[in-house]
Amino acid sequence: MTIRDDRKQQTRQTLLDAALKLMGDGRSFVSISLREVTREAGVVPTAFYRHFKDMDELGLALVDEVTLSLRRLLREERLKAHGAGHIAIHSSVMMFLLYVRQESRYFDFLARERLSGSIKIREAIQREFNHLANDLATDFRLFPEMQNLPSDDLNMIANLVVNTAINWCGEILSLPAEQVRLQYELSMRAVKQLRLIFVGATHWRSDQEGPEAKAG
Amino acid sequence: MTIRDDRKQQTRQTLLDAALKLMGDGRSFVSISLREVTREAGVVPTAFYRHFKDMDELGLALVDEVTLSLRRLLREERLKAHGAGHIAIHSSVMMFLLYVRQESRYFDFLARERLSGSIKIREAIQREFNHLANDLATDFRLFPEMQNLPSDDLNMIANLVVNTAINWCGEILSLPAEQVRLQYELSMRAVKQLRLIFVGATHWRSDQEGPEAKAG
DNA sequence: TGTACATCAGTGAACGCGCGTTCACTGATGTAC
DNA sequence: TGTACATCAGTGAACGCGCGTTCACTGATGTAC
Repeated sequence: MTIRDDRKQQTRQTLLDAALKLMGDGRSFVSISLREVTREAGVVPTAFYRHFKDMDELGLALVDEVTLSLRRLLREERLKAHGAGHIAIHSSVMMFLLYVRQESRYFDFLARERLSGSIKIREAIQREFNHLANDLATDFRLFPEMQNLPSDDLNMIANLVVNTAINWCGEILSLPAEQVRLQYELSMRAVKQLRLIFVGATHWRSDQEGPEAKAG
Repeated sequence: MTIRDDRKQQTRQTLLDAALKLMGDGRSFVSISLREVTREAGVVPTAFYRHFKDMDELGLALVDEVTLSLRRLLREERLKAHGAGHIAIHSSVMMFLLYVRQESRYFDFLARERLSGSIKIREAIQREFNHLANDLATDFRLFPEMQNLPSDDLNMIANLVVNTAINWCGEILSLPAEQVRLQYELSMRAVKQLRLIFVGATHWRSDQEGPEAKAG
């Protein structure tokens, strides 16, 4: 790596950071202009083209950066769970949501652009989430209550968990930073929701017709 | 209602429809310009101001229109469920997803702008979803298995159901219209997910510490 | 090691374009008598 | 009912602005000898 390459990487990173920062006030990626990014990054607009073909390419690079960081976190958690021999739902959820707030720019980006980014960006994020769900389904096999379920059902449950977690992100990030109380309540609700899903999974029989919830 | 008022309402509706149509190809609301809307609607840009202060106001009007239609659907379903004395999960989910595809512009708008619209639009949509969750929590009281749960827990479960349903919308609308097979599989998964949540709810005890899922 | 040339990240001027918004207007519709 | 004036939804020209992109450039860094 030469000095020149080094500096180029730095500028590239500055551009990525600038884009994330501009999204900080609730703006979506598509509403941010190339010139804004370069202005925030402190370079001239034309310098942008030394690093990305257009904003879409920068967006895809953001997806890469963000999901890489997410994978790292989840790998650590996975190792912890394997070591302990079980998933501590309460502490896992709390830890996850703490991390979400810490790296709020990352998760804001993922939660928001998952549905509303350009097609390429949406696909990239969806691919990543499907990947996460697959990993999770595999992890489920470690639990005696679930290991006999067909993999179809494991995937269905994993998908439910991942989507639910993304919703937590969207909700917790829309709370003002100083509303600690509300954040706490939302966290408690999240813990309960994951627990409820696990209760459901424990009692799940894939061939069942019901329950049709009956009114009294 | 005079002729003039009538025609004004028509133009207003044309503007709303035009905005929704422009979002049809996966574009987000914020990326659509006032001039595009008027062009699509067949009026001159300045005519816009006879109806809305700016695009944000048009967006809020869209939220109103879309959620009104959603409420109507859910009211019908609710009446059906009360009449039958139970919720038929399978047919409810299938019916819902069919409706989602039918009115895909509406649900696309809701699912997408829920997190990425302007702050006002996001708040309006979130308020609506909270309202739906509250209604749902009330409905839960009709079920013997759930009617003794504290309302906190009912709300927690209702929130999980509503968020899960929104995720279905996002996923099913990102599938190409001709991929009937994938749509069907996604619907089946949705039915299972709602069933799993109901299984969880049926076995839910709000004071429980567990389950901590144990690895084998 | 020192020199002479090549590379290339970042610069700065310039462009054409679509944008939101203003303004004075037109002519069909509404209202008062 | 007919007339004379008021209202106001939609028009069309004009504006200044930020945008993405092009181009020729500069000067620090890299490379070959």
